[in-house]
Amino acid sequence: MVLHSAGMFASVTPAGTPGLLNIQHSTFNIQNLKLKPLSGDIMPKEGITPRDQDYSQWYLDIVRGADMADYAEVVRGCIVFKPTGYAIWEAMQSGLDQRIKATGHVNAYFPLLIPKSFLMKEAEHVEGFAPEVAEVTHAAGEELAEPYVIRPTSETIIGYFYAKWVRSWRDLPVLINQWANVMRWEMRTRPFLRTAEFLWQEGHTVHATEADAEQETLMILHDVYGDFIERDMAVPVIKGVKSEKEKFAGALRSYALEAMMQDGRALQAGTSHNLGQNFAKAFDITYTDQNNTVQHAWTTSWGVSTRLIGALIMTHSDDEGLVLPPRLAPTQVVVVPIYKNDQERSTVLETIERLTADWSGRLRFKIDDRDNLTPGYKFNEWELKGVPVRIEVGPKDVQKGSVAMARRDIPGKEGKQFVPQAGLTERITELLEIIQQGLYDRALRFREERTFTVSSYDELREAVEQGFARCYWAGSTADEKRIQDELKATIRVIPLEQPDTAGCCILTGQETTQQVIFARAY
RNA sequence: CGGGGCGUGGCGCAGUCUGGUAGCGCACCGCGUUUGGGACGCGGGGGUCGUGGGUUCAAAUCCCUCCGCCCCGACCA
Repeated sequence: MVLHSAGMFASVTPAGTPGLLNIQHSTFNIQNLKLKPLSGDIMPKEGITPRDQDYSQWYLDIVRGADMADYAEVVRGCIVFKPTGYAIWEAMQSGLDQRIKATGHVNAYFPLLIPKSFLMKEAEHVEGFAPEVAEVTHAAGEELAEPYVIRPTSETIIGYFYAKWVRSWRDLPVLINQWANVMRWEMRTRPFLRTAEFLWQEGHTVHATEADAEQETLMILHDVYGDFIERDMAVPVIKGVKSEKEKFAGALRSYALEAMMQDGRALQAGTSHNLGQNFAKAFDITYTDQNNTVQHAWTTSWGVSTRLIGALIMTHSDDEGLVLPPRLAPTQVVVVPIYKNDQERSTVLETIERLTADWSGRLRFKIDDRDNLTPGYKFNEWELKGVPVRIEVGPKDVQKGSVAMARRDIPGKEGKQFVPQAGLTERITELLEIIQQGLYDRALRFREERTFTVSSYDELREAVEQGFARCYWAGSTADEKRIQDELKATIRVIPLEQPDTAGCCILTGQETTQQVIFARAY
């Protein structure tokens, strides 16, 4: 798929011709086909492949259609974050940064380049990351004595400095976060979900005891990530522990938040790792305790990335385009004026001026007064871009003291109503809250409908075709690998919430109290 | 790394089989009419056909080389 401008018909499905799909590479000429309205007022979006036809293509169409990103083309596997996409990341950064600081952390910044030897110091870590690092071998025309790697993550270089900075128990804990870019030379990339270079935050902390490190890891999981993703992104998550097979390379234990996408696959939305003393030992991060004994410290690391943008798209959006939750939407309300002549134009714009007078600081809004486009065109464009609420003001509204108010989460006539101009600001504010909550509820309902408790291998096989499978598990890493080979599903998470009763492992039949979630993952 | 596809104005494509004046739609520019769910008319501008080599009177088209990008799979946030 090549990104193309929004006006194109390339992979569109003409209404009522389901047989002629995926025309992108076919010679069938659809350029002269006029799209017909489906029912009443909603048209199939040009250039958006319906979800049930090709979910993966739909995702790429949304990214392009909403103008969030462009392929970097000249740099393999990278994307350009266009202003619309970057604005969403900025909103995410703001929500996360607030929470990170509210829980006692501070921001700092470490180098992009890491001496290659650093990566080699922690055995599991090397094995995990070596295959996907990019190296810098030359600079200023000279070959370097020791190559650098472009950070795939910063545990090693930060560990080096922490070893220098930490001397006493009084220096602990160290609670630092970094906003940065990292690079992992992945085989297969997709905009936001997996790109060779991505943006993220990575927290790196040092503690005196195992209990302190564990508490930090869990606090990030709940109070920072869980709170942000569920409240601001309106994406419900299952929190839990990663299996041995899925944990971070070099961690003692990894916690994760898993979300379900609209095709039933799991997406890891964030991770929080208790690194034990592994990195402290590899980098010699030690402190002298109250009894004058030198101890290895305990460290943690945790991160979320621009992948969250992918999660946001795949949780809420529909065949009409992007759907953004109001709290993260860079533009929450768009106002579209409607008029036939200059005289109407000026009265309509005056009305809009008056209506929006008290919006600054309360609502993030845009007035779309472009003169060369029809209202219908604008409606479609803002729908595609996911703006939560649209206000239309025309000559009739000026007369009647009304406006048309349309909500993005319910596309078409059904979500549009005429409301009085009086009290509009409060009404919109209220509606934004309703939409925010509605998106969360809808996503949660979807996940629950697609989560199956299974007790046999056959049921497991069927369940992972649809969504999440919850089952008892006492198998080994090898067993998990076998299931991955056979069903393409892995243990996404061992939920924190576990049943009181025991049951039989789905594979070995052994009795256990541990339940896990199996799913296919992004 | 395996499988597939594609490189031709900004975007999407046709033209390649069968060599002979580079074309279409959208976008863009100008003027006019339009504007409550993707407007229309008229007039314009814009392309060393991915790279390098070869064959030929003549190459987007035939032959060889290289490069890049996208999609699907195994690996991964």
